Amino acid sequence: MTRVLVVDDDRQLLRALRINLTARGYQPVLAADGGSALGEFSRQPIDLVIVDLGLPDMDGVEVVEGIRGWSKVPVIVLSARHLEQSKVLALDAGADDYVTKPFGMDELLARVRAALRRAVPAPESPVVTTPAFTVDLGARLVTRNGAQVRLTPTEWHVLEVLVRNTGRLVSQRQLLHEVWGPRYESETNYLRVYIAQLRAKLEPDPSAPRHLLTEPGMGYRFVP
Amino acid sequence: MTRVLVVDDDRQLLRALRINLTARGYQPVLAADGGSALGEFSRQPIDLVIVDLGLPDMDGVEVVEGIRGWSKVPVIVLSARHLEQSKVLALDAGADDYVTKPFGMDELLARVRAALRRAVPAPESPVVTTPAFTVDLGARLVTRNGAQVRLTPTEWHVLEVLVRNTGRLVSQRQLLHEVWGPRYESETNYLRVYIAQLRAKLEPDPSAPRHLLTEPGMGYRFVP
DNA sequence: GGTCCGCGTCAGGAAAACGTCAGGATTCCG
DNA sequence: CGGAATCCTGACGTTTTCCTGACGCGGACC
Repeated sequence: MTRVLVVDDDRQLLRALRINLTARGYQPVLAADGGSALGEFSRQPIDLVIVDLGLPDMDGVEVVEGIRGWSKVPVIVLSARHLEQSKVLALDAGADDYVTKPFGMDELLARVRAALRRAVPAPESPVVTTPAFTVDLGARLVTRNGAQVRLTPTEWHVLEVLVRNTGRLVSQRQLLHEVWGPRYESETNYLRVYIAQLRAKLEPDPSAPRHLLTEPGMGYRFVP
Repeated sequence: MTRVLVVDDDRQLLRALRINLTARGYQPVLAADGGSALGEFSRQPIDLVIVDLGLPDMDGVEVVEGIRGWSKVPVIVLSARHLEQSKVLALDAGADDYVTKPFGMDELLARVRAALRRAVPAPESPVVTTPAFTVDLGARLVTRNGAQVRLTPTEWHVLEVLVRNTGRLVSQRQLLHEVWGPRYESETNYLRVYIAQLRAKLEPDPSAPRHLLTEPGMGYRFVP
């Protein structure tokens, strides 16, 4: 089912969107502030985000930037402001669409449909297959020998970065930045631990990896 | 250059868009009605379409449908109408975005950037090919006979500097500066060792190099 | 013909990077 | 409040890489 994350501090609007989204077959995930929104987003796969620019703890643009940092999920921005500048900022931050309050529910739902329709072909091949295992980037699912493999959030995050750069070398710094944050530069022991765990769960022979390769001194590389 | 097809019957608006798009580095292609728009679209490759819903010869939604029939190019719809229903129709017809007149040029350009960013997900990395091997600078990948060649960080660094200066002579000093640092001037034995290792891994006949050439007394040169 | 200089080759030890493991801290959830 | 899952951290042995010196070869020059 398509999961839609709705971020707004207006309880009444949240309730209205929950009802309408549920009626159209979506699964709404609700958050009242930016912090819990980013938490929900990292916790479960989200297919689309609707975010209000006016939030109690942070600006909605920051939420957009926080999401765009590691995902290409479509984002629709809501705002009561009529200032054109805020539209530009939000769109340049990575938002896909912009709706000014007050808006009609039909229009918002149409924009939701449009955004989801665009998003489907966007990941050109959301499923990456190797002889040993399969990674479904959209569903955040890894299967091996037909059985689902259970990954922790950090393990998945590391694997996701590598798979999104299939065949390309990913430097330790890039991995640390994308998974742990920009303040991490030299904690390469983190990588060693999690790469080892991924190999233990995915590689046929973890001591002789065939898909999660180490390039000593440079980084790691995923090859199908 | 990115080609943007603009379809509108308002000469003044067409002129404004032509100027602004040109200023931002796009190549505008102008059409005043739906028929000539579809003609231009079939005549040359178009990267993005901006179409007004109010056209003299046909409805803009028909233009969108006509384009969507055989292309996935991003489409932004313009309209002076405030009717919500028309937005729904246009978006469901396949439009990617919708802007209501009057609009600010900054907002429209921001939406253009957003649409193009969505449409171009995979920037290709520069690849240099020789009869013996290929170097993918973006992926940090070297292939020979279809198999990946493993390079150490220093080997890769030396090769990268040479390949980025394909055909040009790179002095020993420049190589030492770029790979080992500005304090290295005369340690040419480093170069001899690593050039030899690169030849052993890449050249068909390492004793008679064809791509990593020595210029005695000067430096080294890479030729495809 | 002899000498000198630059280049290619090889091998071995020092240093850095990596894989592995286990224990403790933290968070999450009932 | 307790248990489980996850994350972080440090230590140790192993692998890889880097530097270094020695030697041979060939051309330039005297």
